[in-house]
Amino acid sequence: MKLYNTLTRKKEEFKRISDPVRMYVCGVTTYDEPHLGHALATVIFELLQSYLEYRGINVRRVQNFTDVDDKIIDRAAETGVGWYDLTQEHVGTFLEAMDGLNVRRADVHPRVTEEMEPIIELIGKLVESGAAYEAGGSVYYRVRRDEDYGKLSGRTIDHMDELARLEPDLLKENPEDFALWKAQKPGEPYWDSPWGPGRPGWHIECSAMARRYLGDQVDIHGGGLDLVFPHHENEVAQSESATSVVPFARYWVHNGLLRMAGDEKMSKSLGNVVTVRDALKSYSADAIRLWIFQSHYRSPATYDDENLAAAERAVRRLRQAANVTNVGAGAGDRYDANHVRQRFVEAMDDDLNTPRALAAIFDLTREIFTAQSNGVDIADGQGMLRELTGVLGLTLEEPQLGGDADVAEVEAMLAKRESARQERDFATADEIRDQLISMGIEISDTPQGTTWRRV
RNA sequence: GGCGACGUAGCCAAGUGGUCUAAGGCGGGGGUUUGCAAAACCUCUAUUCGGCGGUUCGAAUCCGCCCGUCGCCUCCA
Repeated sequence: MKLYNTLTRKKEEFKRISDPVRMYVCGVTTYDEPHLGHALATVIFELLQSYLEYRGINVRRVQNFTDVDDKIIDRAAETGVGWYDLTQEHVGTFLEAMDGLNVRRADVHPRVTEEMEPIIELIGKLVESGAAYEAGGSVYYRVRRDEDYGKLSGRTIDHMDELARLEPDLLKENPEDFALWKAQKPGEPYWDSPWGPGRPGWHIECSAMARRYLGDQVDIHGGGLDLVFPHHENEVAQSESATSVVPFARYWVHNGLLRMAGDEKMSKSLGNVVTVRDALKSYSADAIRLWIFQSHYRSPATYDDENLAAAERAVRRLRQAANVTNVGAGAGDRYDANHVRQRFVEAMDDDLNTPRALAAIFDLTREIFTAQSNGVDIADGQGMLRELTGVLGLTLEEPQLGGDADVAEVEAMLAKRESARQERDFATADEIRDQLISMGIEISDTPQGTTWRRV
């Protein structure tokens, strides 16, 4: 398959360098609930894993939690909650949200606070080799010593200086140097290190965790487009300096960012977020995933209730096709769905072109219904639909939300309605149907009898 | 200011030199089916791809300029 590589700025044929393929995905900073932007990123890399596996390639996926950092400390101070409690709470809200979206867990979800040894060891290596230096109990990375610094993001150091937007820090040799280790400030959490008490800088954690769980080189490194600079650029610098293995990541894959109406990026700092938890109150996991997959992962997506609602309606159609009774079962004619798999694979092989893959799936559903109306056996079509939507992580289960009428009651009402219909008392029949609708039950009369479902 | 992305039907969104008088979804119109619905099926819904030039036998697709929107430039998925 082909994957767009941020490092080379082009689509490249994906060739694994290891088995299983080693994938590292930048996770969240756990100071607040996850929002749909986090969901987008996580779902995309889960999809990449699932699709590679579908193609017979094993994948080991690691996604971290940044559970100690400035924002966590600040938020804890504001709210009076202990920083560690805050952080663990939001590890929990993240995992819950992802469960709600039917995202499979990564193979490893390391947390910075539990990775101090490998982090300190890696910083030590960098200090030893002269790539980094200690100053005032902190450790900084010597950016200027790196001749290829900027290769991922396409930035130059001189330009960074020009802007002088970098925090003046008297301890740094150069303003563009970044912290690997931050000396403890009063009241802040700290760990002991050869340079004194402190905590890791933001970027080093990922280098250390990727190295510990995946080795000195990874096949795929993923994250949001907003992480390219400085986070990933700095990871490249650190990891490659420390291990001399180049490139640190063979394929850099970045997802586009989610925006809000008004076209601004959804972000915690702008306060314009929709949490996953809130979204799941209104929309099914299948609908949210479908909405994500209806645009390409590298394009910016815009949050809009109308689009989510449209996705919810679209997903109902898929569910209907997957779950409809196969009236033509055992008929002489069988619908052959194999051509659809080919279209699906071609689309997905092209840098995970989910919109095109979905086009194939929606064509499949229409063909299933058409075959159904012609009395053709649709078992293979339904199997194919399950197979392909399964790769996309869609369950196609009828939602049990809305209407909590119990089954016996519904069945009793339907029986009453049926006898009214037999007597051609349509007024009564329609009245019962209206009642059911108001209870959140949708019914349909078919030649095989009346069926119902919750909506 | 630097780097980058984007602008396709009412909305969302693929397509990046001929097969495009442009996929798919949502919405809408008409028809079939139904006691009526719902669901489903059939059918119609962009001669046109932000604007203007250019290259080419041929451009939504390449080049130039312009207009508009967004992202990153040490908080960020």
